[in-house]
Amino acid sequence: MYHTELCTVAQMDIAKTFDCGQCFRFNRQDDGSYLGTAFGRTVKLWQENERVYIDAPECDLTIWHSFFDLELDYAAITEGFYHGEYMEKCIDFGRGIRILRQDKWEALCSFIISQCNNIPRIKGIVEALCKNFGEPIDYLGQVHYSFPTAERIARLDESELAIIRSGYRANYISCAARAVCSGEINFDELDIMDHKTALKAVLGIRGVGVKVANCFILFGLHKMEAFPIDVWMKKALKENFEAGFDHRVFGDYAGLAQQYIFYYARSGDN
DNA sequence: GAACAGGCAACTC
DNA sequence: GAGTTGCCTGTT
Repeated sequence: MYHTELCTVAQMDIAKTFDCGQCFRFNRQDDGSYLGTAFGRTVKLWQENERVYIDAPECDLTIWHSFFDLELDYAAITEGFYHGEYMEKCIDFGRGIRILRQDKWEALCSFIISQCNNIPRIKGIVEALCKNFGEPIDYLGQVHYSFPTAERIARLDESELAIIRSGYRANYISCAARAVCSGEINFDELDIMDHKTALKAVLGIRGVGVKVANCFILFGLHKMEAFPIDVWMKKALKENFEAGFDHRVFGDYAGLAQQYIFYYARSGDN
């Protein structure tokens, strides 16, 4: 076990970051730590003495710094948000959340799966996908699985996805994998596009609408102005902002404001 | 058993 | 372009 210091708890709250609905492969353990897999690596994170530690070698820290977006000063960004009383509450409640820089294919595929599903089921389907088509990873004598590559999924016959019980989404997963492999969707190109252009490109994938596209753009492409609106967000915006409110007032980091609002709305503490 | 779920595509007007 | 409907599956 490594005991590598990653950041301070002021920079990142691991529980909020993993449980705010942006990722599906990190799970809380009985001791309060989180165990999960990303980029083909299974890791454990925990908080201790105001610090966040990760069971990963020093040489992997670059990967995790990027994954947890630790170079960005969230406190400074938050200052730029519109500070009504409600927004203050959301920011205060969500302080410590970090918008992850997830693997792009994993994010795209996961949010396609998320449509019309709740978190436990999304997690179940994603795990089944990894178990059946990912590569095994040994972690402390336990077997975990990497997220399968788009190539692996694209090669499958769509009927082979039935085992993950994703229902009508199987066709969408298959189509997305093939779009990525054929070059019809090129992540490097999406990276350098502005939000609007990237959105238009991603909407060309069958099974990807505005909501899923914005989740992918925010959590996969890390374009922070993306502002996904699902049923929870719709309700929160309607109840707490004037009619005709335009989220663009949150500026270039609107996606972070969205995550604070979403997390607060989901908490039921309002 | 019926209704519904963190959404989308296809079809209607 | 706004509104409706079916969709796999699992849960209530």
